[in-house]
Amino acid sequence: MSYSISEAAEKSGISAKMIRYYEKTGLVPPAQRADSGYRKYSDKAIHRLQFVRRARDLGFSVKDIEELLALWSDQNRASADVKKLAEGHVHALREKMDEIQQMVDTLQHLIECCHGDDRPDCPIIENLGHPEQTRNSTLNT
Amino acid sequence: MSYSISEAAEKSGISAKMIRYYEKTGLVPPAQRADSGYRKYSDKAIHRLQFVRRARDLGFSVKDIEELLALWSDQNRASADVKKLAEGHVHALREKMDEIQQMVDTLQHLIECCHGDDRPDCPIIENLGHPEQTRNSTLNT
DNA sequence: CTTGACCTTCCAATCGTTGGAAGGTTTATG
DNA sequence: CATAAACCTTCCAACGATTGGAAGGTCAAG
Repeated sequence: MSYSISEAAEKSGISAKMIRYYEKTGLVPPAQRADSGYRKYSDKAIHRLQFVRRARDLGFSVKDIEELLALWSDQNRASADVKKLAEGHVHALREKMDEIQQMVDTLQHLIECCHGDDRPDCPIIENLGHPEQTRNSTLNT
Repeated sequence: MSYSISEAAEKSGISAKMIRYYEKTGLVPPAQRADSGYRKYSDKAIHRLQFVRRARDLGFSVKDIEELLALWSDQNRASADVKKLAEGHVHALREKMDEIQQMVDTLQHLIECCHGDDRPDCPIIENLGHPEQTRNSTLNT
């Protein structure tokens, strides 16, 4: 059996647009073609797309996925290689999380300081203008 | 006093490239020009850039920053407006964090399951190929 | 006067994804 | 059979924020 690109899209969860893009950039090999020129996808090809999809869901970059695909099809890979790649990715994700967490902490503090009514004085805006200054001012009405 | 673009860059923490870009896209008003055609920045203009920088550090999009700048220069703004904007942003940040957290959790689990030696069997790769299946396999050596 | 450090504009690339236009194919229906 | 809808193809552009480079003008010190 073989499937059209839209069927492959549905089965893999990757849009047809992106499947073509991945093909063009070499992440997946060129699809077979029907006489009409339409792309055809085997179960194996679709499986590969599903792998890609899953890896993207886990936040791997396309570059990482290239490596993962190579490891996937390498029967003799060392699991240590995969693990190292995954650990590097987790590390990067954790760093991004920490960054965001810091932003959230700062903003949450400012939000709590802001009475949020129709008066103009606002610690949030003040902090943006003068970062050092504004620290805490929950105490006035 | 007035400053060159590289001085403004240094004082604001925004690269000269980005200052020009922000000007082109209208986030900051066109800088004054010297006879030579060089951009000149007043203290006020630099202050504005610092505001932008601070907002970007807190993860606000350029679009958000436009609004923040408008609120900043509006003496009659309601603090509620600023607060609402900030809350929306925090909400978006939290969602992004949750996404990443999920990725980290899944990956961390897989990493712990992977013995990470020179043998080929690797739960991480297996999970990418067959998401449902691989769940836990810490028990074999 | 030359050199080097600045400045200018313009155009391209990044990353992953989406959108559209212009045109060919297949399928179903009148 | 004709036609319309639903596909498919390629190509080109945009998003958002940032960086890079090329080609050329200006300024300051030596």
